[in-house]
Amino acid sequence: MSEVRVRFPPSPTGYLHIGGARTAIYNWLFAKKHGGKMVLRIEDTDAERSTEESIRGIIDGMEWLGLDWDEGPYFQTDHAEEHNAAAVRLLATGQAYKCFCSKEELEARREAAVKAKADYRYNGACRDLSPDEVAAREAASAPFVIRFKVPREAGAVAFKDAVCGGIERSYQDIEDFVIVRSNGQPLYLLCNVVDDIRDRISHVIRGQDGLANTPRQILLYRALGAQPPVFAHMPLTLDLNKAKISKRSHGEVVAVHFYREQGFISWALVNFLVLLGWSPGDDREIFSQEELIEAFSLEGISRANSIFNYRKDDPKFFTDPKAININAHYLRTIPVSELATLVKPFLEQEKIWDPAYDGDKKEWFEKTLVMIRERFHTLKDFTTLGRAWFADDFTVDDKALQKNLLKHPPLKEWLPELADRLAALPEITPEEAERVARELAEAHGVKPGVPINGARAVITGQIKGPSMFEVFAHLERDKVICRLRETAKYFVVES
RNA sequence: GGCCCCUUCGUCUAGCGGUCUAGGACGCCGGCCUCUCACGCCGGUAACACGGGUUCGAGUCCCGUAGGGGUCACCA
Repeated sequence: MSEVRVRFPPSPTGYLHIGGARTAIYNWLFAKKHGGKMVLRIEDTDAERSTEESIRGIIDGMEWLGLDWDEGPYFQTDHAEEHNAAAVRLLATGQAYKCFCSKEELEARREAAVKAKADYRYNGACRDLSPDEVAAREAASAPFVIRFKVPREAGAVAFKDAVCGGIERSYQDIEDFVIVRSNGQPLYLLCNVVDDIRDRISHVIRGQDGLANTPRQILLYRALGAQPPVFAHMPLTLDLNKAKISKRSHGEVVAVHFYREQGFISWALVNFLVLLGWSPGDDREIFSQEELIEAFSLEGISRANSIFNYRKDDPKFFTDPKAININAHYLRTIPVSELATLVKPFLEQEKIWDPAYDGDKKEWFEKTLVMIRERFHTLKDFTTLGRAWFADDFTVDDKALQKNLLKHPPLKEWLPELADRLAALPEITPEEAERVARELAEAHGVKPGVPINGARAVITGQIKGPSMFEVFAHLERDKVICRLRETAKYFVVES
């Protein structure tokens, strides 16, 4: 096979969403797997809707995901002349023609057809205009569009899609489509083909919404004397109502930046997304970058649309539960030094980052992360659920407060007493802490869980967490003692 | 509506004629562990859309039906 060249061609009309990201990922994996190149091409011909901000957002998203490209970003608008030249060439070679039918006229005909429930297709009225007629209308400066001359003999465009298999579309079903607007602007169908030819794209990997365009594009390739690339149309991602996911109806949850802000590890998102419509053929689900590149193939892409399992009002899952699960998996398995770099910006944003975590306290910081990451799902959790480790302004979880503290009023005295006992130790070790805590429970005739869970509430603010004996030993000694001594403040009766 | 595509547990999927009383993962439920929770481990729940063929044999092939999706612009 000659050189593999793929492209990712977003139109800059919004942020990078997970559907686009998935397309980018598949292209990127395919390029990497075959030692090929990926081209990033910004399709900005729709000047009305294209924005700088959006371009920036897309590039940021790609970079965050770790999807690098070899060429570009190119901009479609930089090649306007080529697009025009192609149209002129098609006209000159008789493969396209000027159509003077008015927009209103065509609109009316289409509406009539819809009303009559008939199939509408351009009737080719201008297809066989004589040169004289064309000249006459041009002389009258009548506006025109340029249409592509679809073969009128019996036959069909057939191609083999790498995902969907053999696809065939008969010429009859394709109308003479417009390739240049009456204002002289070439349309997407043409621009896209011209750009892909210039960029020597060997494989077009895109969503199945592009499938219906393909026969027309193949006709253009032929007319321009170029070899069509291999097409691979991947399934679309739908929501639980089987509707296409979109910014409009789903909001932030489909935006790549949302996952970044929520504390996703970018590779975890990639890993989740790649599984949405692709399978390695075996039971593996967690992949390193190398493993994924190795395992990826177009054949593993499903033909059926997949559903992004997100329930809008589920308080437990802010996105697809599987995505969260995969993120949590990476959170507790990546090297702790790597985790530390990822957590840092979140702590900084909350203004609870201590520069010493990069210096003197580095060891303490990393051990803390290891202790608490086990039950966290996102990087953000370190600033919320794990806040008591890095700051004193944490709030005590209401359930912890009710169930583990207020339910046992004597804790008001017992926990300060525990503080005294711990303070009396020359060094707080997990073993000593356990001994002391159990002795205290025994002295008051309660189960050890009572003071221990109470201590967890006032020290970590949580109802769950690492072993308290480890916590006593690891958190700064004065914080442990101070928080236990202040237990009474939680018992203040509010009126 | 025309044309095209799709249909295995709630979700992502394995399955490419017999090894499928359908496997894995997430979710959910139960158990072990335990100071709590999580992790881990063990167990459970739950699917071949429907109807006809072909075949000794069909989740796997063919045809219909139903459902879903895509596309039918002087948008990209």
